[in-house]
Amino acid sequence: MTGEEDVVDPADRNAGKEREMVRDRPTVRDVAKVAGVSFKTVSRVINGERGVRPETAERVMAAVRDLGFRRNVIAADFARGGSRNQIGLVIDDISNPFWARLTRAIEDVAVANGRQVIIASSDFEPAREHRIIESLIAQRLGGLLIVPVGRDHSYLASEMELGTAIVFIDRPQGNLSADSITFDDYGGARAAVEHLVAHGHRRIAMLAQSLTIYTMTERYRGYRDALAGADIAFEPRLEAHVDTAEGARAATLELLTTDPAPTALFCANNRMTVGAVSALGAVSALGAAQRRVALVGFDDIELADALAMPLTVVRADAAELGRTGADLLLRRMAGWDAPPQQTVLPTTLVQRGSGEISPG
Amino acid sequence: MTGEEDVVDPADRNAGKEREMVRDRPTVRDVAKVAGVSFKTVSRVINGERGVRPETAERVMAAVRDLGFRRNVIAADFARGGSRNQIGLVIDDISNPFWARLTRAIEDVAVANGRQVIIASSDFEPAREHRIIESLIAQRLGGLLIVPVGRDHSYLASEMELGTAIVFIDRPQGNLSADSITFDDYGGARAAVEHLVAHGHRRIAMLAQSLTIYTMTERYRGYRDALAGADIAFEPRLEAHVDTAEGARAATLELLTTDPAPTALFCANNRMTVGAVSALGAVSALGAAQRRVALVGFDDIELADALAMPLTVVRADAAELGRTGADLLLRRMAGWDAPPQQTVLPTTLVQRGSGEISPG
DNA sequence: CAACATGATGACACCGTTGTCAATACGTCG
DNA sequence: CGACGTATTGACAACGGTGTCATCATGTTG
Repeated sequence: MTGEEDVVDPADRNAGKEREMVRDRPTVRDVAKVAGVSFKTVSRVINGERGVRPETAERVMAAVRDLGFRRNVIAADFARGGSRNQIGLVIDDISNPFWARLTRAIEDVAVANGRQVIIASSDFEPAREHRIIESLIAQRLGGLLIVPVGRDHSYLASEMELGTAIVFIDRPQGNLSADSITFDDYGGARAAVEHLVAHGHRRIAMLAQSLTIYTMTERYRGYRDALAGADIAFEPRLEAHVDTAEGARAATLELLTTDPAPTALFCANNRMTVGAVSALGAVSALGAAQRRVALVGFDDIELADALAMPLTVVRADAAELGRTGADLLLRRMAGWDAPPQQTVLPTTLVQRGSGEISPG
Repeated sequence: MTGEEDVVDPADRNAGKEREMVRDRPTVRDVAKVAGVSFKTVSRVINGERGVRPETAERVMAAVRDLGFRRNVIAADFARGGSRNQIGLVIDDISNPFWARLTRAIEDVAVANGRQVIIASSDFEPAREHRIIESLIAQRLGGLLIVPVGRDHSYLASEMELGTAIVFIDRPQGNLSADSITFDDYGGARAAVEHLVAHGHRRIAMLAQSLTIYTMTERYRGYRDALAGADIAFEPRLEAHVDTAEGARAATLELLTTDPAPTALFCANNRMTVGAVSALGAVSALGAAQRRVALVGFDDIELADALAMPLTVVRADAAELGRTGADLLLRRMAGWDAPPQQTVLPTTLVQRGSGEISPG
């Protein structure tokens, strides 16, 4: 009995037990029978279509209540050829507060219009993004909001022709004619670094994620141009590229050991800022000397004003981006067919102290 | 021509243009025709079912590629009686970092199992929660993870009997036999307040959201019992209930004016903590006297160690809650039918400084 | 070699709505 | 009073897959 009498993959063994979808819910036909009308009339009532006598509608409603009927949305969407009421949202990572705020703003707009939001995190991986988008498209949903990672979205062209509304947010699409809404990344970054220059800094380090990401290249351009505009020679050693806040923390500690050390730091997004702030806090715990590194971050963060060193940032309003994007998407879904638009939202420099520290 | 020749609601005017779902996508039948097989065989191939000769499968795959066929998930879900691959998540507010982290953990588990996540924020409103859940149920999706707000979920009983898996997380359901996973809110809160007591505090204020929320009543119980255990008379004036971080900020400033002022503050969740920290920061900017209010918060927050006063917190691991909940839900969806379980996850006191300040 | 298990494929019903069009009843108008 | 628009209702065909069962070819076994 210890032989291999029944060699099955444990997953398969479970497969048979897979909870199957039960079918005994009341349908429009059941309701119709109780109400003494045709099922089409029931369909009219539950969809609020006009052309049903009030007393008939009342009878139907009563039957709906009695039976506990719930409209089968999947069947309805199927009959209509797609889901009007779901919009897909592809972002880098929902646990990043910036995207969380954006998501909430989008959800608010969606809910106000009777829609639901399906979210998916791409984790900066073009392959994963592609998989996610394919999967969302297969859902035949009404619209898609995408924070793109990949460089080629031409595979979406046919889908858009078939009527799927797609709006790219925060970063522009690649190889595709579509709407996009972005921030003035270049301008914001340049203003941030020029602000540091204006306070006398000439050794300004930059912390960024990989330059394969559009926003990063733009902010990097802003950084380089601000330096060049002040006749400051660019120093590769003052530039670090990491993926996570934890990485940024380590990179900051590393940067501070270069000789001569940078007197200021520009962080290209909120992950970089969190890592840098955390590192500077640790340093200041050791000796107060290096605490006086000036810091400007891109993206605002919560409690920026309660930090040991209140944080100066370039604020990019995630909620506004979300609202604007969702509004545009809904307008497209409603059939608006003007040529694709490229909208650029402004950023604001918020001075709180960390960016106004002088060198030395 | 200025007459009212055409009085229509602008919304209606647009309605006619509503982008209709286009139907000219290739279907299994189109693929079948090209590949010279029956549409059922195509269905077999795209679902990876066994029992198709490799060369036949190859012909089908080629046709799929040529035509750009994409499986219509809505039709498939419909035929099967429901969606296996979407799970619904109902939380208070996705923009709260705690829920954002939870969501990410859930998404990771979902994606690893080929599922998508639909999120919806209840905003602490039972009515909105009910609407959202009804709407998710209508989608006939495979499972539901709910952070409940309402006190009565008996309306879900019939749904669960029909096979929808439901797991309640962070807070228990009301009037319904179902799985729940919560934190040890009482124990965590009690430990936090006892920690303050141990450092000599006797005037300990509490900042919480409305006690209609389960976690708040539990943490409040912990607070009261910790006080009682130390023979400290409860003072209603040291208790404040607000909804938002902004409200918590104002309430903290208010609390500090009571005479005698509290020497310590327990914040019942991350929103309260953010508000309090922000307020204490402002106070310390004025005069350093009141800065020495001890503070322990429930829930960890980002950069807690980089604050002007590094924050002591009761950590409740949102990611663990999410993973545990999603795992359980998937097991239920797979047909596991053990009796409902009430799981309680532990919390940890993380000492960083703000909770170890002595009074006076 | 007959009987039979197995593998590959096809025919066809079915899921629960929506959309289209026909049928019927009713009121109005010439 | 008959023709005709209008309001109400019903009959029925989609929609694009999945599931069930039948069919046929191909070994396989005693």
